Amino acid sequence: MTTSESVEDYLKAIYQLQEEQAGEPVSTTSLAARLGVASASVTGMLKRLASADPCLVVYRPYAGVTLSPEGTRAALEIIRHHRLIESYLNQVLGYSWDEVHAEADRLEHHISEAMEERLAEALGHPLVDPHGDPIPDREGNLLMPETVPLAEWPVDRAAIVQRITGQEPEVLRYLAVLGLVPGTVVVVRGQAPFGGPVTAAVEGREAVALSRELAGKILLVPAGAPEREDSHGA
Amino acid sequence: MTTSESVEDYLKAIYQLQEEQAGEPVSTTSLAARLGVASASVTGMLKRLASADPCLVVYRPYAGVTLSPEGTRAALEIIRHHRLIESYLNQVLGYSWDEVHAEADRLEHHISEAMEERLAEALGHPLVDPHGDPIPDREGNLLMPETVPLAEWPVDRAAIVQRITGQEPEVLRYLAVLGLVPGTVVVVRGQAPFGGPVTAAVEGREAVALSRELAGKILLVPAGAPEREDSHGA
DNA sequence: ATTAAGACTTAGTTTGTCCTAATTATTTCG
DNA sequence: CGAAATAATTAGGACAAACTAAGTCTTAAT
Repeated sequence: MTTSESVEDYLKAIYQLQEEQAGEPVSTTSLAARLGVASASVTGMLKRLASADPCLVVYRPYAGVTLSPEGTRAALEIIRHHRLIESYLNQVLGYSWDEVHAEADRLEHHISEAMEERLAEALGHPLVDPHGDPIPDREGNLLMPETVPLAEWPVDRAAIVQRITGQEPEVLRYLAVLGLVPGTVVVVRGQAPFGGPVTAAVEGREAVALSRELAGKILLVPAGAPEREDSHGA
Repeated sequence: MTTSESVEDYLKAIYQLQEEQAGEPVSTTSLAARLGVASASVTGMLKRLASADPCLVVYRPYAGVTLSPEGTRAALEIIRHHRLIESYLNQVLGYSWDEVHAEADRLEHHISEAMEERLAEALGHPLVDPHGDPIPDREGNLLMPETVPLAEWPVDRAAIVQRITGQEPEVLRYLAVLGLVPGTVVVVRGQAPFGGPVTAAVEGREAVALSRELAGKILLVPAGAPEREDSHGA
């Protein structure tokens, strides 16, 4: 199996969907949607991945797909590349945090192990990227703190933004304007009923109202937990 | 025409062969050799490039190929990427000058215009890369000083190494050991007859003997010409 | 228990890039 | 000049990765 760019994209997507679904097998359709590809193409690729040597996925027709240990290793390698590149672009080359994803998505497939190592070194072996996503180490271990979405955080208890899920630049730019970036202290003021907006106050600012959907993408840890510092501006 | 990675490689190779041959049309065979591909594949690709819209090359069967203005523009764009990446890896990420080529060869196809600009900025818009190769600006202009190969330089007249052609890491490592890197002052001591070795002295070192072939890859300008400084070590 | 809707797969094509083998064009030299 | 050597092209195919269209499986509602 030539572990091509396409193969790497599939493995990464399967890993991430599996993660979002607590380890459940990933459906053909959700993979197709994630990759922007017809589902027939996904079926074809899954068959190839499953019959590769070494086998990269466990694929049961009509029942979804999961990564094999080999596939997981390969996926984490790509994710490490991606997140190191994001961190480097943000911290050294002055990209804002909404710009890094697209560039990293292309470069992740093309850097050598030597470059991976130099980037990690230049950054002091960071544990998270600019969005708070954990960066696997070379063995594939990653630190995944217990987090709670802002949408479900108890009222009036201080929290620190740990991580933002999703990479849409517009959303990220808006959150940066509000100061809702990893490391910030926030307090939830209240949740309107029937799926209404959540009100939250960022340290030293007016409270703002967030849609439930957006509030679900902001993952929090209790204030007092390990601090983080990053640059998310332009 | 989807200007794919492959197409970019062809255009770059045509540009470089044309340059080495003083603008002569490039033969199918030399292209095939340069790209490590069968000549039948080259013929096929040239036909595609010639009938693309806009046309990228001027191709006359059995008579070779040259770049169209559009093709030249595209080739210089890739070469700019390549040389900026090489410079950045060498000067910022601590690569030695023999390591940069392979990495740049992959990355050149995948960086955005935004990244190109940030690299150029971080480096202070350099005019040459670690091998002394000129870096085109965004409009495709490049500064190409008049150079003479060390093999043909007059005896006992001081010169400055301007540029090293060829990217074989072993050769580059050897030249770095000798101190034969861009910016160094050298004096040619003598040329043995019948294509024998050339003897040259690097400032403050013992004279060394170089094969004609190697001495042909070291391009010189008269001492007193514009200085250059770079880091070529590990 | 049946059936319609939706999810999934199969089959057949397309595009891009490469290959080998066979053929044709050009050049060189006895 | 014509034959041998060299260079280039055509022909025919392979493979990866995508697509569309058509058919099959699953599920869940009646």
